[in-house]
Amino acid sequence: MVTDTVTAKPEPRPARAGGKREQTKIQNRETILEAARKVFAELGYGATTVRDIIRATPLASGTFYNYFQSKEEVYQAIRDEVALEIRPRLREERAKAKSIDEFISSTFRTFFEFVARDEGNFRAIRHNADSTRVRMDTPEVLAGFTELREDIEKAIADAIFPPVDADFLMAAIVGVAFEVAERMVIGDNHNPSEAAEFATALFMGGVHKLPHRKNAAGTA
Amino acid sequence: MVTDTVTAKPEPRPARAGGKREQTKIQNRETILEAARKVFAELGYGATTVRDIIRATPLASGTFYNYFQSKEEVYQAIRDEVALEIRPRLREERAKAKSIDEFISSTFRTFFEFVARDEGNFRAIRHNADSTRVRMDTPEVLAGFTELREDIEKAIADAIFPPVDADFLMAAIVGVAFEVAERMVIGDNHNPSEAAEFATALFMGGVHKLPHRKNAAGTA
DNA sequence: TGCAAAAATTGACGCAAAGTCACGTTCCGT
DNA sequence: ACGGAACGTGACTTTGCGTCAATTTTTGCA
Repeated sequence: MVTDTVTAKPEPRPARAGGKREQTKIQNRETILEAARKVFAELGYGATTVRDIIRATPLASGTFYNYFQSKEEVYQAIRDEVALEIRPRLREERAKAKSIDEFISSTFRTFFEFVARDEGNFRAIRHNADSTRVRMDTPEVLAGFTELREDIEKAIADAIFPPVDADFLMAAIVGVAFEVAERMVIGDNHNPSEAAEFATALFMGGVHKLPHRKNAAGTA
Repeated sequence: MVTDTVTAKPEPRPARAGGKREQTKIQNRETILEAARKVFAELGYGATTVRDIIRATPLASGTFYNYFQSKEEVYQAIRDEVALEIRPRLREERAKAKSIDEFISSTFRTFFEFVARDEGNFRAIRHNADSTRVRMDTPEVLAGFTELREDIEKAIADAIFPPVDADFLMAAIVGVAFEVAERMVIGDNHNPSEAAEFATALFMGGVHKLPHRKNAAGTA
């Protein structure tokens, strides 16, 4: 490891707690994030440039780089905000679970309710210029996946779950959660309860246990 | 709709079937795609530039734009090749299905076997500089999703499936397929049969029917 | 309060890659 | 074999990125 005293960067003294410096720093960061959300939603992630973001801001271009390295990092920050809010809730719910059913249903219910509430953000982020669909999972999101796998492993150790492949099960839950959430938001069915019931039924008993459609009229 | 005769673009006459023109066009396109595959694998998708791609080619920079609009479009073309190859196979398998079990298991088996065989491509495309995970679904891939939903609806009409929400079921299958495929490729378990058995068991009977681990030694 | 140092902002600048286009070359139909 | 159309070429223009010296704002301290 290189701990060169000469080359080491100055490491700015931490701003005083309630000071003006700290104040504007928080303010500016939020200004940039807000502008980014707006511009991403308008132009789509791929098409927006760092310049587009700062243009939607009273700040100068150089200032942007005091806060983020690139538009990717801004995107990450936006996603991370969401991930960091939902992860503790999910862990808490799963920790309380005394059975498989509780474990699965609380996970899906919490997730879908959160997505439904956060729908604006969700849509803004998803929007893309061409018809290509993009999903980016930041390290914070991926950490959430790992937490799920850990919880599954703990549940197996506690004999709440049978000894299945925790990695695959985690992947299956994540896959269903994200894809079904997308259908919920995109489609005309914005009901998180229905989504949660569907996903839970699938994991609890497979296709045969899925809820039947109210009106059997097929789209085809 | 604007059908301006003056402004309308020339619409080049289609090259003769076996002619030299057509020949080199196909050739050049493939040269670019091949170079792109190599460079994406080397530098990662995010880091490669259009120039990097043509530099790995005897062609001039201007020529690139005769074939593709951007590196995104090259990426799409690569993905589309895969999608266009696997989609008919999946349809065929599902069309033969006489029961839910056949429908589900053939879908997963075909998909995972394809991914395992195509693993090099899969990894190359996935390779990314930062630790962010990206998944891009091109229109051709999305069309594959729609085909799955159509097949599900047909199966419901034929009373092979109960009248469940076809949109959600499609989403669930897609989600499990992609996420589990990723674990299969990334992890140390490159066995498509195991992945297919896991996913099929989940959809046929839920968590309780999942195969148990061979060696019960947990990772945690 | 006044002052010097530290921190942060600013926008112009240098650079790298994107995308265009006038020109030359190759191919095609007659 | 000739004329025109399609294609390839690479220099050129444009666009956006990231930096940095100069400037402004804030802070700590006497």
